[in-house]
Amino acid sequence: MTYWLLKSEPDVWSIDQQIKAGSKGAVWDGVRNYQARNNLKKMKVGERCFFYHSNIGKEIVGIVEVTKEAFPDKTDKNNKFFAVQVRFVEKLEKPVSLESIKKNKKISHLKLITQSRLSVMSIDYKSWKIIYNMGKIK
DNA sequence: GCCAACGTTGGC
DNA sequence: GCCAACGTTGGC
Repeated sequence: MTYWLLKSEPDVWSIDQQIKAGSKGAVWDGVRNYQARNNLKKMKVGERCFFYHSNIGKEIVGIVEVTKEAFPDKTDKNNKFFAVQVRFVEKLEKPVSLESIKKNKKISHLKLITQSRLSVMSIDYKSWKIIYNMGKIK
């Protein structure tokens, strides 16, 4: 079981749109980075991902779950990239901001901080739990 | 809106 | 295969 973090600009695709997509979920496409693609391909049905709002908000707002493993991204003409499908699981009671992740030494090693341009990354379980708990405290 | 960091492209 | 030029992402 691997845990993940997915980045999206809420302008383009937000957690609320993800909620509206319902239990079948929605295609997560548009990834045009090889490292992110390689991560996408490793994702398995049932695995959970943090949903991060980049640019606007800069915070982890909720959790989604993989419902379909990597398949060719239809929006990519060259057929080089892949997409997955995810469905909404829950919103964090309190979004966990990039700032608070940076401040917490236990999780400041995350690629979210050290490799800010990567849009799909794995999260070790320890860090997952820390962030999850941060999101539970109102 | 700017720009640093990083990834990709293409000429050689 | 190197690397300069260019494009994109995302924090600020």
